[in-house]
Amino acid sequence: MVYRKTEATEGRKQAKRRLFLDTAIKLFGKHGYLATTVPMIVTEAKGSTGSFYMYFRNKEDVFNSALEELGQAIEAVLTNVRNMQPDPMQRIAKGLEALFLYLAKNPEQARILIVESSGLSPESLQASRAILRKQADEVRQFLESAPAQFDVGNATIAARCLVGATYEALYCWLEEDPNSRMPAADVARAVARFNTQAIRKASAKPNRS
Amino acid sequence: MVYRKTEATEGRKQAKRRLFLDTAIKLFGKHGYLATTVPMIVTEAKGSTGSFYMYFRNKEDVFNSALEELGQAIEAVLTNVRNMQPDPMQRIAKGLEALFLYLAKNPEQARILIVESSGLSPESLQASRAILRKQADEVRQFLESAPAQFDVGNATIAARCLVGATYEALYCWLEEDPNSRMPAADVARAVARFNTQAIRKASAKPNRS
Amino acid sequence: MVYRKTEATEGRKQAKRRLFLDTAIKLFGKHGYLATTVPMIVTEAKGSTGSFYMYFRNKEDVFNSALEELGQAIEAVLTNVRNMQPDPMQRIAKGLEALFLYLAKNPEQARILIVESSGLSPESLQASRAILRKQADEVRQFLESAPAQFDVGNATIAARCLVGATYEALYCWLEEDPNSRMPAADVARAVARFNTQAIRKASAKPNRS
Amino acid sequence: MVYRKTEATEGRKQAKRRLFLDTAIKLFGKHGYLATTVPMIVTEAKGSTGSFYMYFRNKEDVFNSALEELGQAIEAVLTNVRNMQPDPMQRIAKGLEALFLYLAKNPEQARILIVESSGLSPESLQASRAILRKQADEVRQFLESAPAQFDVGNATIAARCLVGATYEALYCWLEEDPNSRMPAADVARAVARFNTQAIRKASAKPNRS
DNA sequence: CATGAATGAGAATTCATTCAT
DNA sequence: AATGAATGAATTCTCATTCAT
Repeated sequence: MVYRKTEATEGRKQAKRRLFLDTAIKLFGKHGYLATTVPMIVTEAKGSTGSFYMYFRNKEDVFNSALEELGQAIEAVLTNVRNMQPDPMQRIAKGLEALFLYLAKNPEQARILIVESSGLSPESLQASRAILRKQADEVRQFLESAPAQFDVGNATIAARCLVGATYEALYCWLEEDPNSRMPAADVARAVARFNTQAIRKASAKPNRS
Repeated sequence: MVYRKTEATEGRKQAKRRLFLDTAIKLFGKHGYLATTVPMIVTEAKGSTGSFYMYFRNKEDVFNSALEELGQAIEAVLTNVRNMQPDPMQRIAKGLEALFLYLAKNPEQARILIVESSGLSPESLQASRAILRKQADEVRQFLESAPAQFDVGNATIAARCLVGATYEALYCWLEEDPNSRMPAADVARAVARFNTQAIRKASAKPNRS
Repeated sequence: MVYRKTEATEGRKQAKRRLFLDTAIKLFGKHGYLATTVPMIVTEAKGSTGSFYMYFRNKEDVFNSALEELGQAIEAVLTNVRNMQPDPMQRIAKGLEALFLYLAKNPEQARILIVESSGLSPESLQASRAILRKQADEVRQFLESAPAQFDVGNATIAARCLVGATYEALYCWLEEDPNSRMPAADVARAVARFNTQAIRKASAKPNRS
Repeated sequence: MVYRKTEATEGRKQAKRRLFLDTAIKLFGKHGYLATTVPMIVTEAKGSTGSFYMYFRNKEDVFNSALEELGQAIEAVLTNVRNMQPDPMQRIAKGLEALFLYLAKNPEQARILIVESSGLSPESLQASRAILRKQADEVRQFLESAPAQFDVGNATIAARCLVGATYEALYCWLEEDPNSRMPAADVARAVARFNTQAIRKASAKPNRS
């Protein structure tokens, strides 16, 4: 009982790690990778330098951890939508809408993808871009898999446009005053509508919203 | 002889300033603001630190100068299109297309807007975002000014989507291998098509390209 | 049952201390004092930091313990030879030979004396040098005690030379590939021969080996 | 005249470099590589951190510079003796004597070779040991080149002993109080005598000193 | 007693900016 | 004006030691 590694200890350890990670995510999202310093993270999380380096190998390690977590979360969101929407057009529209909503609810993680990347090692930079690229790639595959349903000249570029439109709308919304801006759900719907129109066939019935 | 000498000196001065500025733009675009160091700029431009600080108050000053220049250039591009396209839809489509082409031709400047801005003072950061915001704002005003022509639920958000789609397509294109990627003009057209479809009325005739 | 438990505990305690000490000796010998960290010792010995500080006041304390042990061991080796060799010349030759062999068999301890000592407090530094100095001093006393037997100009310096020659030969041998280097005994004999010649009277019969 | 790179400037630069280097040599010799910190060097040399890194790539770079200089100096000393002493025995004796005297006059540099090595990168470590090894190697070659002149069982080991004897005598002498210790020349002669006897043929006439 | 998380001082190194020449 | 050496604050990271559990 005296020196057994208790679950309590383990739990506290994980809690500390989470605290550092969340703080880091917040700061990375706010200031970018380079402008966020370890002392900043440590101070904000009310920890110590040494403690920080117990949980992460180095500054880049926290960033990678945040990235990994985010990648998985987005993956989960999209998988979820994919399984529930049989209609191709709905699938894309709802997918990007769900993505928007998820990131709107986790603005700090979202900002990590949006704000910046420079200063990272090539590997982390790739990991960061890969998350966005993967989304665009899935959209592209989807557009190409059902060409009869969509009216896009170049699926690759259309996919990038879809993703870009979504993220820019998100970014602008995040910049707005949380007290006076539109509800996230409304923005998400408007974005979905924009995207849907952009790829629907001209003969398709106009979106009703 | 005195004033001639002064003229020549003045000319050389400006040339030097330009050299520093161009070098800085290149490096800022490549590495981001923080990862670009004054020594880097100075070395690349074959100048000296002291010289650099003769032309610019500090590091942020060069960045602001680059930003200002870029803002004006984009302004000019868009004004030009505006004056030449009477048709509302064409005006927007051609405007974003022209913007895409201009930035594709000046990738280093483009990257300044895209890559990163963190580490800047809040003012410069605003200036950076302001350039994109201004574009979105003009698009929005335009969409709102001719509501009969367009089918957008929310003009503000649609405007942001248009801009976002354009920039993301640009960014991805810039990342690609210059030797094997599509010609800029083709991408610009595809992006314009995407954007046009997104805001056209359902009854509108499909784009022919 | 109570005292038995205590005994066992005591035994385990000492075993743990030994383990830490041996590990520390190995690492100090390999990397030097400063480059060996407490975490390194603790990890290698599969113990914990707290445990380490139960047995040693601090890092320097382990080093001192190692030094003390080594001093005693060398003392024992030399005393042993001294008692067995009546002939003065043989006594010195065999003494250094035995020393060489002992250290060759305990290379990790040997390296502590040779490799490094910097970073230690002045006291420990002195303790380290004292071991070598003591050996030189004994040799000197011996040379001086039987001046008729030896041909040395200055006993103090000759003593230092004897010790230095022995240790350098040892160091070089330790650096060599254990698989292909000469047997320790052969080197020890060669060193002894060198030293013997250096102090023998010119008329003395040449060493036969 | 205004901004020409003058020799005065260049001279001052070199002087500053020298100052840093000499200070570093002194401190490395006194405390060893790891225990000498850049702040220590900088403070002692009344310079600034940034200034230090103008002249040296990093801490190891100063050490390497010191090592290189020392290696060349020793080389010069030995070459000089080699050219002046035709007699084999004299050549070795005088060589080590000159080496002793040179190092005795440059005790700080000498200590760099003696005191320590740990913490260095493998390359620097090799460079450091190489200086000593080279001396031993030259001695060895020499002993082997004139086997009729010398009475050594194993030239390699004898060479190491010669070098070790010399350095240990030097080290001890350096540790002594500069005000009361023997003159360097006397010690050098005593060491030379020791070494000479160790390798002379038994029939050789005893050294007269 | 044992454990290992936590602390924070201190090391190496970089870089924006100034200033003597 | 031009130069580039000098400065020192700031950054990343390590490690001896302590202390709550």
